[in-house]
Amino acid sequence: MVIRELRNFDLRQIARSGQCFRMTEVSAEEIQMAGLPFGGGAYRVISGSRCLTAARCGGTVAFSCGEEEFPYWENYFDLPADYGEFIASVDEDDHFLQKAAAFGSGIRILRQDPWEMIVTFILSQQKTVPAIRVLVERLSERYGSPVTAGDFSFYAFPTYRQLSRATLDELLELKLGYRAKYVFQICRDACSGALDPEKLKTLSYPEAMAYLQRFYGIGKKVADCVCLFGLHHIEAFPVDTRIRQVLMREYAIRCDKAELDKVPKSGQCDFLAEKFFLTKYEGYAGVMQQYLFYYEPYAMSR
DNA sequence: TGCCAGGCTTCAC
DNA sequence: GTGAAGCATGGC
Repeated sequence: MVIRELRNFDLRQIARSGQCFRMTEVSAEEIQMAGLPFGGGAYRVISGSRCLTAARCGGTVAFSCGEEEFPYWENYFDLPADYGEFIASVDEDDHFLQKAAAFGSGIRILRQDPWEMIVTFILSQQKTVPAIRVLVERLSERYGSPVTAGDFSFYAFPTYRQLSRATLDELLELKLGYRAKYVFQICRDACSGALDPEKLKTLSYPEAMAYLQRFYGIGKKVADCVCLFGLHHIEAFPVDTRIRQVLMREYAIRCDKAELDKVPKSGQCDFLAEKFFLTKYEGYAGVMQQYLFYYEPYAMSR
């Protein structure tokens, strides 16, 4: 077990932030079985063929791995980065973002596997977060390798070679819907080498965006999510339906109306994102995007 | 029953 | 190049 004192690190917030779909809360029994302190709840994360249980207890977080494996998870959770600095940089006049950043102050931008992010965010189209979890688990159980870690067994997310064994009919049977043909094709592209996740890792953000959008089923939003959550290009600012609602409700009114009216309707969201986030938080707008995404449902329920 | 969800492709204009 | 239609499925 590894114990670290950590600020701006909240497992519950990370699990619910919509960037990872294989992070689940574990019971008090399981926490005890893992030998972790029982304080503020614990979560299990599956990343590739690895699995970790982490629990907060006061100001510290206990990780179920040994010191030799900890560097992997330290990188996964982006622990060396100071998210307090990101939060401190929020425009003091932007009250909505101030509240959002305070509300999600324990969120981290995870460093996840690019291939897993490509497939996961192709699946995410027109789906709720719980529905995405179901599809990711289905693909893993059907095509991924079984792994046993102590008392816990799970299936790793399938590699592109494993997933390429799926026929289009099988993917349809797993209820991927119209996304089935996208997943089917992306597996062929990965096997042929047309899509090379290793090459993708070497590209800059603009290069990665252009590269990803060449593939069937990947548009701007999915490409941005892959960049943000799979390549750690934290300058990426994915605009989905939720972010669109926030921008149009909270930020359009801060614009000079004549200025906004000059922009075609279809481009107004991008205009607002550019004006209030990409320019202001150049190089790390994606962190702010996560605060907005996480806070929005709570803001609306109040 | 109808609407909506971490959208994308296709097609008409 | 722009905008609308069509696409699968599940939850509310």
